[in-house]
Amino acid sequence: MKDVYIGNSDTDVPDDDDDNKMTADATVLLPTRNTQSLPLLATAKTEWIVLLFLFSHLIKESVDCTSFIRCKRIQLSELWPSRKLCPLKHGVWETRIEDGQDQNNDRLLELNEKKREAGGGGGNREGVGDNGRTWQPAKPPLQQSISVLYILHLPPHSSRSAYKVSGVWSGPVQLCHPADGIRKEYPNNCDQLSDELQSKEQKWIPTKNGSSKASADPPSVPAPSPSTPSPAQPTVPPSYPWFLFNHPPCWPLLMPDASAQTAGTTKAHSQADISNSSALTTVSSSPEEDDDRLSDDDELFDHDDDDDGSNSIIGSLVSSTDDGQQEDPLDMRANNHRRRNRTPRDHFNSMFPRTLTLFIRFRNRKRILFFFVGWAGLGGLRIIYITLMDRMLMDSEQAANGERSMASLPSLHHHLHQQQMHHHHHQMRMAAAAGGLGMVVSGGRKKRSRAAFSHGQVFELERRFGHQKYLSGPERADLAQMLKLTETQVKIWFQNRRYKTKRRQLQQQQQQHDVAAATMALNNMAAARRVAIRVLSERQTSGSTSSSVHQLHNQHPGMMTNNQRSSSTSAMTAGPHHPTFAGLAAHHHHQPAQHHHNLHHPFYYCPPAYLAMAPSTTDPFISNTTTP
Amino acid sequence: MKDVYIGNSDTDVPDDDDDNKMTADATVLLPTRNTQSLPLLATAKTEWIVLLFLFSHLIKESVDCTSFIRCKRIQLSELWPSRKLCPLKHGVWETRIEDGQDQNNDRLLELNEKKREAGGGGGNREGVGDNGRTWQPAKPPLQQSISVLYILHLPPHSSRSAYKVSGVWSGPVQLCHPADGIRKEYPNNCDQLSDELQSKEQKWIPTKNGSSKASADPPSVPAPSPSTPSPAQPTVPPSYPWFLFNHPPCWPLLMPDASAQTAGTTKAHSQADISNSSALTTVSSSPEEDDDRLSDDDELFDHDDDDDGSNSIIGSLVSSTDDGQQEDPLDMRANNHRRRNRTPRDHFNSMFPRTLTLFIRFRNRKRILFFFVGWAGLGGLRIIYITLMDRMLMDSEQAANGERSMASLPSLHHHLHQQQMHHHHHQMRMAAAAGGLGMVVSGGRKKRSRAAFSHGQVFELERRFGHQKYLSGPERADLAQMLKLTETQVKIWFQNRRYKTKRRQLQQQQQQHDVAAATMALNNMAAARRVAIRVLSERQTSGSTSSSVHQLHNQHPGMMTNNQRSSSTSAMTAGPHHPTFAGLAAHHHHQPAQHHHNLHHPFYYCPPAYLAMAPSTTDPFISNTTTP
DNA sequence: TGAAGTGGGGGCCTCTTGA
DNA sequence: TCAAGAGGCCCCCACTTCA
Repeated sequence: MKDVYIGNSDTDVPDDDDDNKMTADATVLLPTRNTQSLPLLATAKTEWIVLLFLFSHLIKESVDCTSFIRCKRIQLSELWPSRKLCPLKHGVWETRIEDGQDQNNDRLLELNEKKREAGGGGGNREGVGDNGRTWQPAKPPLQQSISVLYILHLPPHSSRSAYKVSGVWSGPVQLCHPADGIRKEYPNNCDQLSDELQSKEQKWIPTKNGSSKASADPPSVPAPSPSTPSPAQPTVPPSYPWFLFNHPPCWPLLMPDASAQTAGTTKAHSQADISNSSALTTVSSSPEEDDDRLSDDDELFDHDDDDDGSNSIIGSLVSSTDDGQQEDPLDMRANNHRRRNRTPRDHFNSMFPRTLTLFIRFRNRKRILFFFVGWAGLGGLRIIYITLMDRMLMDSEQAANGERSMASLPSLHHHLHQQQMHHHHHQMRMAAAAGGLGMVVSGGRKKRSRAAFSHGQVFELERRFGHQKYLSGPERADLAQMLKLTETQVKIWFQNRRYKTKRRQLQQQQQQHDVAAATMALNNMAAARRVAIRVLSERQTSGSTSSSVHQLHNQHPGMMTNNQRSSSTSAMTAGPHHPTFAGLAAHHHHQPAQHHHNLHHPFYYCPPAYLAMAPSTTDPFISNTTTP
Repeated sequence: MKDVYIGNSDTDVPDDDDDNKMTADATVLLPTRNTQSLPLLATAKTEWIVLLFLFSHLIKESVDCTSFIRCKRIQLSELWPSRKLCPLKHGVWETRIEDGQDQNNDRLLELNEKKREAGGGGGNREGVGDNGRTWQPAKPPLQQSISVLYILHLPPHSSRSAYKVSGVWSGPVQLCHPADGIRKEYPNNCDQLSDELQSKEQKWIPTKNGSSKASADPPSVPAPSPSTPSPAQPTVPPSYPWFLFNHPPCWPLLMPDASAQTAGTTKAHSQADISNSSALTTVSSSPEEDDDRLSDDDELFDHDDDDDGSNSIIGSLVSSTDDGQQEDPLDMRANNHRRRNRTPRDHFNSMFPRTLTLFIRFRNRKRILFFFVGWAGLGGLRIIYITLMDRMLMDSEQAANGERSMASLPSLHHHLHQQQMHHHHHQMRMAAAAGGLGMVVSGGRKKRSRAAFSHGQVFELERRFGHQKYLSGPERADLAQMLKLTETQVKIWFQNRRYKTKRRQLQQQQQQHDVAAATMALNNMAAARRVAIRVLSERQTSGSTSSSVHQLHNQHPGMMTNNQRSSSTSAMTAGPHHPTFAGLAAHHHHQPAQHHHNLHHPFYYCPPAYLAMAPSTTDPFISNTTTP
C-alpha cells in the first residue's frame, strides 16, 4: 500500500479494491534522474514521501479524463539507508518490483528519460498575445499552477508532526492512460478553471458549520459530464462533477490581493465544503501491491494512525476555519476586527486558506481528497497536510454528527480498518500514511492524545522537577522508562512545567508591578514600571533593566544529579553515544554585569539548556589536543 | 537603495543612475494584502527581504517589452519592529514615500486591490486541446513557471549566510508600464522559450573555465531584436538579446528527467556564461531614493559586502560547477563516475544546476543578474543566492583574469564602490544587498574571509581549549572580546578544534586498528576491527561497542570556569538575558551502561553541548515551583 | 592548513490549542 | 488544565570548501 491513487476516469474503472491494473497503468511518469535530489530534501526525521499530482485540467476534462494520478509513497529507508545523504538509485520511483504491470512503468520511465530531447511541445503562447497592454487584475496563482506535484515529507513519529513540502512542480503532467497506455501530457493551463473559480467565489461559500446542509446530495455528485463548468451554483457547483477546488494550492503570501475575497471565501471551505458537497471516499490505494517492498518497522505508523498525530492536525486546522460568515470579504475583515487580541497566528489562520479539497470520482467511486495546507516559518509554504478518504460516502451520517470540524466524517477510521485490516501489516501502514497525513481518521475518536498522566506519574515528575529543572538525556530516558512514558513526553512535561513556573512568576511580577503602579500612580515610577513590563513581555528584547526582575533569582535550575559519568569515560569518540565528542557542555550566561554581550547581539538567543553551572574542571582533555 | 530594479525596456530609459522615473514607474503591483503573511515567512534573523520578479515572457518580448521588474528590499525592522510576528501594514510594499511617483504606485496598488474580482482573463486553454492522447516528453518546469516571484530572505549577518526563499509565485505578473502607466499582465506562458531552451541546450554549453572565451563579445549583446530566438548558436544565442536563461528557475528535483542534459549543460553556466556572454552590469538601484526609509545599522551590510559572506558563497557555488566538459550528458555521467568518493554534496553539485543568469538590458545598459540557487535541507528548495551586477561590462578585463570562478568578474567590487561610494551610506548597504547576495564583488579581492587568526589569538584559544573544550555563551563572549574576535569565530574555532581533535583520535584509532589488523590478520579479530571501524565511522550509529573507544575517555570537556552567576540572580524572567528562564542546563549522557535508550531511538542526537557534568545541586528552585 | 560554509540533529523557549 | 503542537533560536557534529 505504499501507493495512493488519485484520479478519475471516464472509462469506469472497476470498483473493486485490488487494482492491479491501476497499479500498472496509472503511472505518473516521474522524472527519474532528478529524483536523486530527494535525499537532500528529506530530513533525518523523514520516513515517508508522498508524491502527489494534482492537475487542474482534470476539472476541465472532467468527463473524458482518462488519466490517473498516482501518489506514491516511498519509504525513505529504502532510499536513504544510511540516513545520510546519498543519491537515489535509478528507478527508485518505480512503485512495484513485481514486474508485470510495472515493467510497463519501467519502460515508460526509460522512454521518459531518453525521449527528453524530443520534447518542446507546441509553442502555444496564447495568453501573452494581445492582452498585452490591457491590464488585468492578477489572478490567483492557482490559475497557472494548479497542476502541481507536491512532494510531501512525512515524518511519522517526529515530535513535529508536520509534513514538509519538499518541492512543487507546476509543469505539465505526463500520464499514462490506464486503458491504452498512451502517454498524454497535460499542460497546466487552467485559465478557464481560474475564471470559474474567480467568478464564483462568492457562490461557493459553504454554510458554516455546514453539517446541517451536508446531507444535501453527498452521493449525488453530478455524473461525469464533459460540460465545462458553468459557475455560480450556490454551494455545490454543478459543473464540476468530480473536482471541487476549495481554494488554490498556492502560497497565500503570493496570492494576489483578492485575499479579502479569497481568504474570506476559502477560509471555511475545508469544513463546510466537505459537509456541503458530495462524495467522500477514501482513496484506498491498491491493497495487494507493494507489500513486499516495505520494511516492517511500522508500529509507529499504526500508532500514528490510531492515536494522535494526524487527527489533531486536522482538528486544529479545521477549527481555525470555523468562525462565522466568510461570504463577504468585508465580513471577513469585520471578523478580523472583532477579536482584538488576536494573535498573529489567528491572523494567519483567518487570513489564508489552508485547505484544498478535491472531490473526485475515482474508480467509479466518489472520493474526496483533502489537502490541509499549513504554513511553516522558514521557507514559506512548507507544510501540507494531506488527507485521503476512500469509500466514505459523505451522506446523512455526516450530517448527523458533522457538527464539529472533522466530526462530520464519522467512522472513516473504521472504514479504513475494515477495508485494510484484512490486508497485511503494510496496508496498515498505508492507512496510516494516507490517512495519517492529517487525515480525519474518525468522527468519534478523539485524536489529540492528551495523555493525562496518572497521578503517580505526575507525582514523580513533580518530585523530579523539584529536584532539578532540567533533565539530561539519560536522566530523561530513565525517568521515561520508570514512568512508562516516552522521552518526549517527559521532555515536554518538563518544558511545560518550566514554562508554567515561569509564567506564574511573571504573572506575579505583573501583579506586583500593577500593585506598585496602583499605589504610586502618576509618578515617574509608573514610567519605570512600563519599561519593566515591556522588558518582560517582549521576548526578543535583551533588556537593560536587569534589576527589575531580580526577585526571580531562585530560578537556578536544578543541576544534574550526577549521572554525568559519561563525561569521564568514552565520551570522546563515536562510542555508544551518538555525540561522538561526548564531552560535557558548559554554557552559562554571565550575570547582568556581563550581559552587555547580549546587548551587542540583540537577537542572540541562549536557551537555558545550554547553560551549565558546572565548575571549571580543567580536565585531562588538555593533553588530548595533540594526538596521544 | 533598498530597491533593486530588474527589467528591460524598449523605450530606452535614460541611462543615468538616479532613476526617479524608474522608481515610480517600474512598479510591480504586488498583492498588498497578502503581504501580511510576510512576517511568518521571515525569521528572527531576517533583516532584509528582496522581492524579485522574473518573467520569462520578456524573452519572447525582448524587444518591445515595456515593463520593468522591481525588486524591493524591505528592512524587516520596519515591518517587524518587535521581532515578533505581526501583520504588515498596508502599503508596505510601496517602495517610495517621496510621493510623486509613488502616489501612482499607491493608486495602482489600490486598484489592484479593488479590482480583483474584475479578473478572470481570457480562458485560453490551448495546449490541452488536441494533443491529449499523444504523449509528449515532459518539458522542464521552466516552461510554465519561469515567471516567478522569488521572495528572498536576506539574513545580513547570520552565521549561515544563506538567503531563504520564502515563496515562489509563478502566476501572471502585473506590471505597470513606466511610460504610460498602463498596467499589463503577463501570464507565464513560456512555451516558446522552453522550446528554445530545450532545442539548444547542447549549444549553450559554455566553455568551461570559460575565461578564455569570455572576451568574445561581452558588450556585443545582440541588440534588442524582437525575433523570437532561433536556437543553436554555439555559445551565445543571438536570438536572446537581453535575456539568457542558463537554466530554469525550477526545483531540480522536479525537473523532468532531461537532467542528464540539463544538469550537464547548465552545470557550468554560472561561470562560463558569465564569461562567455555579454554585458555585465550591476543593477544599481536608484541611488537617491529610499535613503531615508532605511535605518542606519548597516556596518554589517557593508561588512558583508566587503568581506566574506556573499563572495564566498559565489565562490563555492561557482567552484562546484567548474569541472570539465558538460556538453554531453554522457560526459557528465562520466564525470560522475570518475570521482569515486564523491560525496552526496558533490553529487548534487554536479547533478543540478544552481545558477540562473539573466542577461538583461536595463535602462539601456546591459546588465546581468545571477541567481545562485542553493539548496537547503528542510523544505526543498530554500536558498537562492541572488547577484545583481550593474554597469559592469563584461569585456576583456574579465577575460583576462577570468580564470577562477568569479575571478572572471574582475573589479566589480570597485565598480560598485565607484558608483555608489559617492552616495550615502545606504547605497553601500544597497550594494551589499544587491551585491552581497552572493555577488561577485570583485575579481581580485579574496572574499572567503579566511581570517587567519593571529598567533596570540590562537595561543589563547588553544590555552582555553586545553582548559575547557566547550565554552558557554558568556565565556565565549569574554574570550571573543579579549581576542578581538567575534563570538561566532570563537565558537567556530572551538567547534573546529574539537573536531580536529576528534578526527586525529579517530585517525589514530584507525591506525591502531589497522596495525592490529595487520598483525593479527585472518583471525576473527579482523572482523571485530571492522565492526569497530564501522562504529566509529558512521555518525548515526549508536554503537554497542563502547569498549573499543574507551581510550578517549579523557575527553571530558572542560567545565565552566565559574561564570555561572547567572544561575543565581535574575535569570528567570525576561531580564537582561534573552532566555528568560535562564536556568542552568544540565544534560548529560549516561554511560554506555545506559545508552540503550539511544538504541531505541536510533536517530536520537544529543550534542555534547547539552551535556553537563554539573554536580547535582538541588537548588532553591525547588521552592519556586509554586508561586512565591 | 584552518576558518568558514553547509547540512542535519536536538533541546529549549514561547505561546497556543484543544481535549 | 495541561500535554501537545507549532514556530523560532541556538548549539553541536560531521564534513567540505577554499583561500
